[in-house]
Amino acid sequence: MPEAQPEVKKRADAQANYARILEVALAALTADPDASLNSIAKTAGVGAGTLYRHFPTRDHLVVAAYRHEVEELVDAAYSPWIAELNPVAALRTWFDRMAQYGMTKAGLMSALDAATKSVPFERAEIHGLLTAAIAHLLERGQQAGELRADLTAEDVLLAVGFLWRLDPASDWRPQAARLLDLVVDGLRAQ
Amino acid sequence: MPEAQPEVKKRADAQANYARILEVALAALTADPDASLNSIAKTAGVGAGTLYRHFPTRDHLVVAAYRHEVEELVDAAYSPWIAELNPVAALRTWFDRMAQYGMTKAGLMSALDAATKSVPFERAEIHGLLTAAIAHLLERGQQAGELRADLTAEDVLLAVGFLWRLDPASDWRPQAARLLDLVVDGLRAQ
DNA sequence: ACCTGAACACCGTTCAAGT
DNA sequence: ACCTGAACACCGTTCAAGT
Repeated sequence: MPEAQPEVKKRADAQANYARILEVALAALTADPDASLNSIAKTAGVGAGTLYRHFPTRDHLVVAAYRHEVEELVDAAYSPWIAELNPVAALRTWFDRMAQYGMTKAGLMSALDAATKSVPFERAEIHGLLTAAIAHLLERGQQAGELRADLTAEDVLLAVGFLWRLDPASDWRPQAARLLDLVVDGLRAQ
Repeated sequence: MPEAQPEVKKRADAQANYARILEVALAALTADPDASLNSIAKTAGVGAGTLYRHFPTRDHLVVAAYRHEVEELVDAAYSPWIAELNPVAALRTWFDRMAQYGMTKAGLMSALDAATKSVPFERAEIHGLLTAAIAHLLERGQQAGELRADLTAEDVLLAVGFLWRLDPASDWRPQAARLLDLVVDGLRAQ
């Protein structure tokens, strides 16, 4: 159950800028995942240097902008209404939620996409959050003997990576359902 | 069984430039999938405009540069030694080959990656080639009653998309094997 | 017909100068 | 401490001028 680390005290204007950049970045990246950092800085009314001071790389900004969404998704894996479901249904339901998030936030898809690659530093944060959530759901099913024990959370994250390669403009739901059925079925013991 | 379309007669220097750009692009993109077009033009000894005359977009160049590799992969799907295998083994063996290609050519991975997204124009070409090859292997198994009939070639392409999100620097083979087992198992009838 | 390469608008990133 | 915004090196792309 990941928790936001205690914020270091910053000067008031720095805090306000940080918040404003994040707010603008979320909107801009949702509209266009390739939005330029300069344009985000300009829209936020700060100098380019200020953006770089707070977010040394593009990844830092993307990760921070979608932290909320990712945390919501991750928290859902530990929620009581997920715990009530049997392990297989819990996993499947959580993946459905994952698809929803990915399809409504274009920029979030980039972040999740990067999360399936094993790259250093910031991207690893989302990767870690997601694999921890998957591991939690996976272990429940493995202990109950309902899910295969020879697959890791990383394996599963890769296997459902198709979720953010679907076309949001298309009728993606039936395709997502077919493929999730295939994967979740493959995760069953025996 | 896709075939290269008959080349339109071009001036000799244009043909030579075309070939040289492609040669340089293959090497450059393999080394770094984000290699700049200007740097490729410079290395090829042509002006930037010449590169754009032959390849109006980056996608055109990437697709053309890896045409050979993709065609080799696609042709393998129709090869006699694949035809000798039972349908499930044929599919699995072909996916193994796909992983090999993806892991040794960084730029090819970008092209394949784009191929799983339904984007217009040039990228659709690789998508079409790959889905045709998959459809061929799929239909053999479906007619033999060994593979599920409710999945399309597009579904399968998405399902194995993890192959080009593996980390070439890591020990990816066991992970690819685990996940391919999972998918191919899910494709089996019943 | 085709090529060159300077030019344009833009990008990410840095850093002196300000408060 | 933190911010600004001009500056730098680079990118993709265009297009007048050449052959």
